[in-house]
Amino acid sequence: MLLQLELESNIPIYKQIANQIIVGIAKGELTEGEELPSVRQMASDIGINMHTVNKAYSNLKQAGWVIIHRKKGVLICTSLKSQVDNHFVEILRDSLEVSIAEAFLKGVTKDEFTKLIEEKYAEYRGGNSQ
Amino acid sequence: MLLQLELESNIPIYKQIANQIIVGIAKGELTEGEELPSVRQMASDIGINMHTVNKAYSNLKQAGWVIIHRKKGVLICTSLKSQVDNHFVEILRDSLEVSIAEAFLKGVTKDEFTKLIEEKYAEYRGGNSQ
Amino acid sequence: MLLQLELESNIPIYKQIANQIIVGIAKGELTEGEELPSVRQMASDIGINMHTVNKAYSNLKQAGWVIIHRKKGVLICTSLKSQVDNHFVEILRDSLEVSIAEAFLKGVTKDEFTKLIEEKYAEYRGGNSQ
Amino acid sequence: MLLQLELESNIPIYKQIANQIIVGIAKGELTEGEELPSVRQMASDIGINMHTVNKAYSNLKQAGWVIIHRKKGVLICTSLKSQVDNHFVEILRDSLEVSIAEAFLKGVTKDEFTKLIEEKYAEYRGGNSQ
DNA sequence: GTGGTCTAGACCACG
DNA sequence: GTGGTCTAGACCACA
Repeated sequence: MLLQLELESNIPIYKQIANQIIVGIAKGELTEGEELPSVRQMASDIGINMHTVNKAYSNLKQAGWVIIHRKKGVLICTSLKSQVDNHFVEILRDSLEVSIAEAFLKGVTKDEFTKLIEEKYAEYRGGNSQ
Repeated sequence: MLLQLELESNIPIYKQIANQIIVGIAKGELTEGEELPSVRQMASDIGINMHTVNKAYSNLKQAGWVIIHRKKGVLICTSLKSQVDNHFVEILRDSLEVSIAEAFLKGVTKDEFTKLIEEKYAEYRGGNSQ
Repeated sequence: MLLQLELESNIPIYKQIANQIIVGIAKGELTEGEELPSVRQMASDIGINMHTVNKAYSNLKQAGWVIIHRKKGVLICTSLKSQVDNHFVEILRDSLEVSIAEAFLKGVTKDEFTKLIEEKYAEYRGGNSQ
Repeated sequence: MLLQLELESNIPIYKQIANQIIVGIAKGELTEGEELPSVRQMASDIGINMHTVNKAYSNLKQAGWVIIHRKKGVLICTSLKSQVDNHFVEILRDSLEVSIAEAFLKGVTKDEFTKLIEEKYAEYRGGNSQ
């Protein structure tokens, strides 16, 4: 699992880290119980501030993607997926609204769009046994 | 066209405005050549500062969604959008990556996801003659 | 001499009018002593405010491209061209500086650039006996 | 790199800043990756408001002349500029039309004009390895 | 009246 | 410390 940060992106670094870890879980590159590098370790690895890594981990913990164990460190936690509430779908729908609108207006067809979704799902299902 | 802003959101107000206008165009609520309220008008309507609205309009103008007409003010501009370059699809793919990963992990099935897309496309195509 | 205004341009209308008249003179479409439509006439012709046309004419007069005659109206005046002072070349150089820099950086070659100049000069010399 | 602003000019300050930075890049005074002063720094240096500098930087970022690096601040970005599309040449042609017409009418010869271009190109190529 | 620009002061997220 | 955002009040060019 190698993080690829874009320091010139408008996405904050801490969020890039968190995002890539989530995608890593989906792809199956990070599995249940797997240990993430310590805050210090990752910070020095990728040459950024400790606070930034810490914020990424805190967010991931808050969202339930990792648990922070006093002794074992930061562990991947994928077992919370059973909370498929409608609430999440609503949030998802809202968060995608503008992207879909823009895609529609730019001339991206529905089929192109769904094909994109399917490709990602295939990518994720390939690595994970869902 | 009524704007619904969340002043407490972590999404900047100017972006909420721009987003809702884009969605409004997609839904067909805002049509080619339609006139938007002046920056001062909209600002006073929704109780925010003029410059915030101005920033939203400037961004929309920059992205080609509106034009500034010297006699009529700010007008919706939907033409010339069919520049479906692969570049845009790439950006779209990247911007959706995390959302799709999260949805996948939360247990949202591919069919549920594509159904969501189809609903939005139906909503947009319904109001617009694309 | 037909004016083509772009109401959506970021160039003020009065300046578009003045610019097109100057180009018209250079192309030979407007010749020494030729009469321009009255302020009222042009304003109603192109559907804009009288003040706007008035401002265009005033600017042209100020720059010496027209003279405003009490009885004959607004007349083209090309005879002032003998003031080829270095001052003008300096102003020209400054006004072009950014355009040339951008063109250079965008990869426009010197030959492409000078070819563009030559084409325009040919266009102007063709209609005018300079 | 010293900025020379004319606060009395009809050219907005933020545009003067942006223009001089572009010219600075062309001249080779500003090179790839070079760091620009922070908005507050430059603002206090030249005695203007922070937001004016910010607008200049934002425009430059939008146009791709600089990037905002999350650790290093605002950096000059000269790569990826060789997108010599015909579109740009068209815009250039239009933006020069009036200047060329005026120069022609003022008696500036084609050779004088192209000499001016060549001088600028030499100035730019001298500092930059294009 | 419009949008465009500038100033000033403030808070926040980020690193 | 940085850039990003928001507010507030002002002047100007334009139409």
